[in-house]
Amino acid sequence: MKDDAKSRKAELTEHLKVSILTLRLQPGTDLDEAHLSDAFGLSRTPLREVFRQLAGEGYLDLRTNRSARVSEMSYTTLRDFFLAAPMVYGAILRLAAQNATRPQIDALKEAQQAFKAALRSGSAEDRALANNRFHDVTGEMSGNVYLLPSFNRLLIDHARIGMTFYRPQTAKMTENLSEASNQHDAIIAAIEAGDEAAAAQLAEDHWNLSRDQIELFVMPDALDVPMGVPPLSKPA
Amino acid sequence: MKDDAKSRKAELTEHLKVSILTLRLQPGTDLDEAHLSDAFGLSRTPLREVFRQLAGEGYLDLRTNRSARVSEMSYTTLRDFFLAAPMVYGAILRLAAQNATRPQIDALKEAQQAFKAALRSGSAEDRALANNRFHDVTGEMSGNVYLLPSFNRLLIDHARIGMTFYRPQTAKMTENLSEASNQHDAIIAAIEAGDEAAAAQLAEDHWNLSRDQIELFVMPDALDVPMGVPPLSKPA
DNA sequence: AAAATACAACTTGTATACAGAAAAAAATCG
DNA sequence: CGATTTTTTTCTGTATACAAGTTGTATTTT
Repeated sequence: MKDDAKSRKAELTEHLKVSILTLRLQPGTDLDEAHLSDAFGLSRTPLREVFRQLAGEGYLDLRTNRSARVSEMSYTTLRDFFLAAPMVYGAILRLAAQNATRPQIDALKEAQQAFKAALRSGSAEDRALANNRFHDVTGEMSGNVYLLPSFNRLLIDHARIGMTFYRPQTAKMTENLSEASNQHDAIIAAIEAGDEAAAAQLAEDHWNLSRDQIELFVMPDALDVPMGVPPLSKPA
Repeated sequence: MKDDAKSRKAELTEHLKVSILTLRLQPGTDLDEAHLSDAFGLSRTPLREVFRQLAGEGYLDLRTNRSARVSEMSYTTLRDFFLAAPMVYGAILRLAAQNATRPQIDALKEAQQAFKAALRSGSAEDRALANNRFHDVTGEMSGNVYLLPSFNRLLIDHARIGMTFYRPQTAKMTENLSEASNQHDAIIAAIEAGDEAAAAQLAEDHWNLSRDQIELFVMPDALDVPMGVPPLSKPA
């Protein structure tokens, strides 16, 4: 095969995405161009193009004359996440119910099968990735080029946040994951029926479940007062 | 000055953005790497990096082994635009009212001054760019990394759609533009007061005005039935 | 001994040269 | 004369070499 370079580029892209989503590459990690180009048999030129692409999608941050860095996740961005996610998720699922095609629905069912398998016998990474894949397909279904950039950006950090609570294995957590799986099934049904109201409601439910999990694990009480902050800072 | 290359890169980026926003480069236009790298004194390597960046932001489409192309605007994307814009604009202005800083408010006032000046004595391009700049600042104010990608994507096509109705000079259109300017002033006031409810309401009003304009000029009646389409296509 | 500066090693950014693919043009065949 | 295949040309993608910038270290100076 002579599309070596092209496939290696795709491999690199996929490798970086997965590594970032699963926190194997933690937020803030510096990426070494020389090392990566060596490891993937690519010269630095195409590698840097991949960097730019991933930066555009929100996986990486680029700083001039400094190494590329896995995008950070601060408490500020977490707050932004909580504000944006419910709205965008709702809109995406509503549109998915409107526009989904047969092959897309099949793809969604496949993704859900993989998710269930990961719940039974997979690692935390497997679960996060399978869940990410499921929601990624709903994004494709919506097909709205204006919403997708934000949706995909949200999915990145949702996977990363999720990794922190896919890890600890308490009984309640397993229960919640099984509930999430049930919601996925309901989402599929709503989309297949073209029932956008149901899809929107399920998006809210699914988000609330996820939100509860996140609050339990990564948020002590810092964001319990999210709305009453002073609106603007006056210097001097 | 020895940051020649860096500044030329920024110049090229800005040139392409402006050209695309003002429709001087029309949707679907092919970009010639050799010509552009020649014109801006850059080699193809940094030029292609700029292409990738702009593609990530939604200005360009990249196809492998084919020239970069100014992103298309079909009637499909127009429909998506109408679905996404009101929601995202509302959220952005609401957040802007919450989070705007003093310097940002000053920047917004400056942008509004420039917009007014463009209304008085500027070209259609000047108006579209000034309006784009105004809303761009509101995006900065919101500071939400998850909403900004979609918001900025919307602003691109909003400017391009706007160019089509900033051109014809009817009396009613001038009136509407002046109304838009008034709304800008009200938006500034709401943001400065930190009144997020007012900001959200103004976003809706401002959008409705813009929507009326757009419908008048570019939409005959194709999108008057936006919600009742068949939800999914079943082959065979 | 601490701080500052100069130097060296390394990393990022750009240019050029080359390889491969698509498009255009020319030639051959029906 | 038209259609199709082959050749040529043009443009995209990649690699390598080089320039510029950054960081760490060592030496010098106070």
